[in-house]
Amino acid sequence: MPELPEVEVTRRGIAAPLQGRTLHRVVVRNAALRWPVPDCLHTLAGQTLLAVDRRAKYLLLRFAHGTLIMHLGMSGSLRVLERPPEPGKHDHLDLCFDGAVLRLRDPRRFGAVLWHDGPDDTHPLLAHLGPEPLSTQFNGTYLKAALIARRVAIKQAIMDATVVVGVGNIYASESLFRAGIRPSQPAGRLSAARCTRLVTAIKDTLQEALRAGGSTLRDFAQADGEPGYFQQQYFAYGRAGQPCRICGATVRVLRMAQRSTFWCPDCQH
DNA sequence: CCACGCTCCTGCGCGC
DNA sequence: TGCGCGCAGGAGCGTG
Repeated sequence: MPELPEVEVTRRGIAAPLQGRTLHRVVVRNAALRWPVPDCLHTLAGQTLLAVDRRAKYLLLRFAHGTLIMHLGMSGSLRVLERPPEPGKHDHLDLCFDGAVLRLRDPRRFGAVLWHDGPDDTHPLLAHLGPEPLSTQFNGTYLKAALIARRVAIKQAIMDATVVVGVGNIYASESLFRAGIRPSQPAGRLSAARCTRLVTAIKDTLQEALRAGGSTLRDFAQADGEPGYFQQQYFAYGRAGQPCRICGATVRVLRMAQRSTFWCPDCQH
């Protein structure tokens, strides 16, 4: 499931081979993604891909007349194919550039492909996003202020994209483990020191995943390669009933806001 | 403003 | 071996 590191790895993987190339055709095989893929994408024919940016988990493909916004949802992946094989059942969209096809595969269709022709902050999906987790704007002082008066659990708060973007369910559990903070702690009660600790943990967790993902980047150029996902040694996520890697206590799981949450009762308070 | 629960969808793992 | 069920999850959106 693409979280922010995977999306950033994807961004780099598609930017390198496609930037500067001209799009000559858009093929939509299934427009029924999270929102209908708009018909106006066909007007992209003839335009050059100027850059590929990222905001939160949205990929932003820049063209002269606007931005193609893509979200990979739960199961989306993008591949650059120089010799594209016959599309599979879940290959919903091709952006055909000269010399390579950018193909979107998304079995669960939680993803999105949209078009926007104004500044980023005028798009409803992008307008109210919090800071990027790896930016200097995301720091302990900011987080402390953002959490004041929030009575939800800290885990839910850091997964709220108006607080900080890019922290999904896996890295929420991992970051809280590293920070030694129990996921159920009320967000507004975290001390400034613990906010700073949590910010550091989030940055470390995401950066480590990013580094690990970067090593498989070259796979994007291969017709039969796996997308650039990576394995990570999780401390907490998915380890319910197993011994904590640090202290040996049994890792627990609980449901918070319909999401599995993993934590160590001895390491996290 | 804040919090919560619902929703979309398919693949997978499990029990029988 | 096969079938059917329940779960997993990002994040927008409607409701209270």
